[in-house]
Amino acid sequence: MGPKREPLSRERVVAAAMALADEKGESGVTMRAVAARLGVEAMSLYNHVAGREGLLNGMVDAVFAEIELPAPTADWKTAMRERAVSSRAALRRHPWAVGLMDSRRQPGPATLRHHDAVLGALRAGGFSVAMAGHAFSLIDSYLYGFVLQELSLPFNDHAGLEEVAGDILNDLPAGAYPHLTELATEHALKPGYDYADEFEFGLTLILDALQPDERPQ
Amino acid sequence: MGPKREPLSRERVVAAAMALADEKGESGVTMRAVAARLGVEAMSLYNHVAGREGLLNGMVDAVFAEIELPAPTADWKTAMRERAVSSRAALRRHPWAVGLMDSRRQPGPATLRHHDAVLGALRAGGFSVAMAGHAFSLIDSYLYGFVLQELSLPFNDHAGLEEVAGDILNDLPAGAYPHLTELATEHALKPGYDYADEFEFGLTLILDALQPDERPQ
DNA sequence: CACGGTAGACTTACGCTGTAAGTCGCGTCA
DNA sequence: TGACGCGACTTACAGCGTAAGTCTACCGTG
Repeated sequence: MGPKREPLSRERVVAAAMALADEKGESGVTMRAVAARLGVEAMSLYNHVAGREGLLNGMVDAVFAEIELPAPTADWKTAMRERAVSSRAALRRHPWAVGLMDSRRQPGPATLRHHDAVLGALRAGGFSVAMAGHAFSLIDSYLYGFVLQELSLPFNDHAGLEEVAGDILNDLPAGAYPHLTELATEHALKPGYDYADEFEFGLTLILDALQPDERPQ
Repeated sequence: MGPKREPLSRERVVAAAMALADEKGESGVTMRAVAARLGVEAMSLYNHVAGREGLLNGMVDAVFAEIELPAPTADWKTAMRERAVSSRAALRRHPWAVGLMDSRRQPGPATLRHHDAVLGALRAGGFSVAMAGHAFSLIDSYLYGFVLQELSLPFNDHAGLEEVAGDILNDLPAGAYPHLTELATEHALKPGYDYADEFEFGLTLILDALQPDERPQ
């Protein structure tokens, strides 16, 4: 009788959940809310994803799919830099993804493809298997940690930093925490400062300190 | 008439919430559950903490209080290493704390003391204000990122790694993801491997690459 | 073409959650 | 002694994830 509804699918469900998460954060991804966005009831989603957890699995894999794959070039340093920059951008687009990325017991195809390409770029650059593992872990730790901090800071830009830092500094016992005060007033609250710029400093330091093994295995 | 109950206090509430979080994870910290552990009803907690969010504030500050403060010695490298090791231990004791540490709009006294001491140790080691800021951000990014990965991996020890990796590898299309397979079979699944050991590699690399400014300001 | 069986899409209903709003009882001061 | 005020506590509610139950639409068979 009524017009036939566009049927649900895993892709449609995951896409709606991601859009919702981008707008309202991970906690905004309720089965009801996702369903409402698709014009169905909550329980219909369970036919396409394995509960909330399965939905998160799909969302994580979709984030990995957004990260540019490094080519297996000899210039591993550039490949790693670009991969890190692309990952940071994806994680900033989808703040809810940090912390979910490594927790999947059943990684999706995009996740596996991503990890394989990163390792391939390091191997092509002359890293041994073991050293490629070290480098992958180190770079990802820095990447995830930086984005985690960047996203969880209670401000987004210089103006927000000024406001929050000002509030905190005002409430401080005078003279307590001298180094913190020094950093704030003489550095972080100066006009040109942007916390986001710290990313390049650390990434460059790490990439310059990393080296392929002298005798690749 | 009845025996007088030990009155609640912010400290007792926060301690109970931390114990609960350690046992059942952050999501186990429900107002009801915390209250039940203290023998009261949920709403009583609201007299001592500003809702669930205020409770989390107190829990985060308590975690900072558990981290050993670096002494303002000239040996900044040792101080930073020990601070990182102590922080990692605290974050592993309280897995729920990662991701909450930098998000507090109103940092508690232990948090402020901690940050001030870290900056103080770097300044005493010859770092300029700006370089101390860079170093703090870099080390903490690595620290938080490593612990985040370490904790979110879906296994805890070598046996668990073998099981999960085995399951994943079995489900893989043969020949797809060659570098991932290589890393697993030739490195990570070998007897002596433990992901936790990667921490030292990255920390040492970072600390060796960091240097005080040549002309401290 | 008719029809019975069944897989899969969908909804209802339940035991949870965080907390706003309301109630109680004790300590204090006239 | 009495009653007032305020902090400690509970009740009640809207909204959560999902187990269990319902219903629809299709397909193979005669």
